Amino acid sequence: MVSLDSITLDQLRLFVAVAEDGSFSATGRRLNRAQSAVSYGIANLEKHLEVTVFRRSGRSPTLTAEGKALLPRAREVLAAARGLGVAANSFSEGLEPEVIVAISVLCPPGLLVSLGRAFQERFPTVALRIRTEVLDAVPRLVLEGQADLGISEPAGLEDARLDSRFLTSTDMVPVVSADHSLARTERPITKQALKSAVQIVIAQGVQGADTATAHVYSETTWRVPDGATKFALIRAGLGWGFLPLERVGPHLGRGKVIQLDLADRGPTPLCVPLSLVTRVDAARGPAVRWILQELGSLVAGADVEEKSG
Amino acid sequence: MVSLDSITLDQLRLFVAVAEDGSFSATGRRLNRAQSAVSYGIANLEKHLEVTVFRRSGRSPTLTAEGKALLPRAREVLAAARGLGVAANSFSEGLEPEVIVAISVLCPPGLLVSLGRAFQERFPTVALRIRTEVLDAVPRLVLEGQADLGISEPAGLEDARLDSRFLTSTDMVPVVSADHSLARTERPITKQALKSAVQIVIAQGVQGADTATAHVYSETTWRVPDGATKFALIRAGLGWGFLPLERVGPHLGRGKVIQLDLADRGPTPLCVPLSLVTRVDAARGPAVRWILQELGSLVAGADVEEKSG
DNA sequence: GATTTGTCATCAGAAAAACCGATAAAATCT
DNA sequence: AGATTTTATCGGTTTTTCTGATGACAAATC
Repeated sequence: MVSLDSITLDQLRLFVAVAEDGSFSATGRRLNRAQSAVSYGIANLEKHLEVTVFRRSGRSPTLTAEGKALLPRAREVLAAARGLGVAANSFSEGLEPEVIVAISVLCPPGLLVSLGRAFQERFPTVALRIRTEVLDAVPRLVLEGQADLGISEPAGLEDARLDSRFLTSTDMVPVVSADHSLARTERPITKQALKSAVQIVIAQGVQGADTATAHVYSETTWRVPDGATKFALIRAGLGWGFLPLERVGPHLGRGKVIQLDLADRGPTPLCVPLSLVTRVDAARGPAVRWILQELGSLVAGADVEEKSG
Repeated sequence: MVSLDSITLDQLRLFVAVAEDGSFSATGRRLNRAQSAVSYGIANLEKHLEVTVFRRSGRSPTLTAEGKALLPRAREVLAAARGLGVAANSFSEGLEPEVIVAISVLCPPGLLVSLGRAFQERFPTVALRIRTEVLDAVPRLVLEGQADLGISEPAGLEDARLDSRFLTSTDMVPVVSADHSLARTERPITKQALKSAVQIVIAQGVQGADTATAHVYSETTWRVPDGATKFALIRAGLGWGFLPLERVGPHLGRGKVIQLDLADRGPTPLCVPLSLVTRVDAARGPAVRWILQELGSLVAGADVEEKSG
């Protein structure tokens, strides 16, 4: 039985080096080792593998059929080891192994896509974890150190240990399905009319009670965990709710979903500012610093586009 | 800089083992090594990687964020090494690293597909090389040891060092494009009429002159390297030639390609027997033995299917 | 055909490493 | 608080690896 446990990365490196050089001595010279060391290493590899990988008849060693078949596998092992080394090296230089970003459910997904794409290219070894949260849950996670940075609604940003700066804003519009009774009532819709309707609200937390909510007008609320579910329920005519304009925009024109015209309220749609929030005292690694900078320029770029387009 | 060259497969094994056990001592016990050896190994890994992978505060070591990120990469390296070990083990037990099969161009491709599929599943580490050859080139390759076994036409099987047994047979039919002048001449077509036409013949070898040919009736022949080219030329109306019935069968009914009715010849279509040929004195590894057996049963199965269907 | 050159295997000794057992400090459990 | 378990560390031993020298062998050169 092949004793896989005794083979060494160094032996595999020797193996591919000799296969490339076609000579034990040449490899020894190249790697600054005695020829006997190379010979010894290859012999050990062959002993543990129980396979002769080089044919020694003749001046220079040539790969046997087995060696030829084993060579790409050895390269594979070394490539994996190299990957490990690259990651370890970047970590040793202070790069974070993981960045956790807490984002508000209101955050436009397009921004995340652009960010994620650029991030993956720039930091291939860093895992990016994105948590979507509601309201003040985002600053709380940042405060507790459970997230490295957040994209947050205004709620909960007052803490002195938090550093926040305006990033962008989303328009939230109240919508219902065209089948819903609210769609047939006269406009503008009063608070009274809303009270008896079912409002779909995003709320996380196990019981739903522990999460704060804002802009709740109806007495009966259904709490769903994410925006996709909320949209689905609203589209199915089970209730009304606020949704990002970016999300419902394409659907508004088609007649299936319509925008509500609320009375007793300020401007419609509701414009919610989103801020980039970090802890003032947190040690920021390169990846977090890069994200902070990149998010700024991404939004600036989008603004320019909007203005020029 | 991380000294990737000094890390060891054994250290990586230790790393994942400790990560799984959650304890240096437990890993030591499991792997029959002193606890100090495990501690030493992990310390060395961390030294070379320049990354702390375990947090030692507390009773049992826990993975750091870096360790958590590095763990799957370590597993990847070990998996690749295991793959190498499995391949080496099979080779050390006599399995061939590569099997070369020389097949006649007349060999039905369906047979190869079935064989290849089963072979890949049974011998995932064995490379299969298939060479298609004409006439007596197949037995010659087997004789010269350049192929482990062959599927050959009758030509060249007379050598005493070759062992051949009947496998199956293909029907070869003479065909031309419907646009070709031969398609418009009266049937049956005489040898005289064929003489002036262009016959498409498969012939390998650099000059074409060194390859033997059989069933050549025309004075002008075009030599092409493979069946696909031959079929393409015939379909384009550039000449006539023999093609396996299996290949042209579906095309015969559509009117684009028609079968020739040759006079002065035996039965049409021409039935060519294909034999399995090996060297009597060659050392047959497990993979070759398996192919020999499998080919027999594949053909038997096909026969049964034909008879029952 | 003899010589030269270059290559690999092997050996002894030296150097490095890995390992064990014991011990001490620290954390957890009872 | 005491018992237990766990990890880090140290000295000594064993194992592995490396070097440099030597001899055998093949290819190239004369």
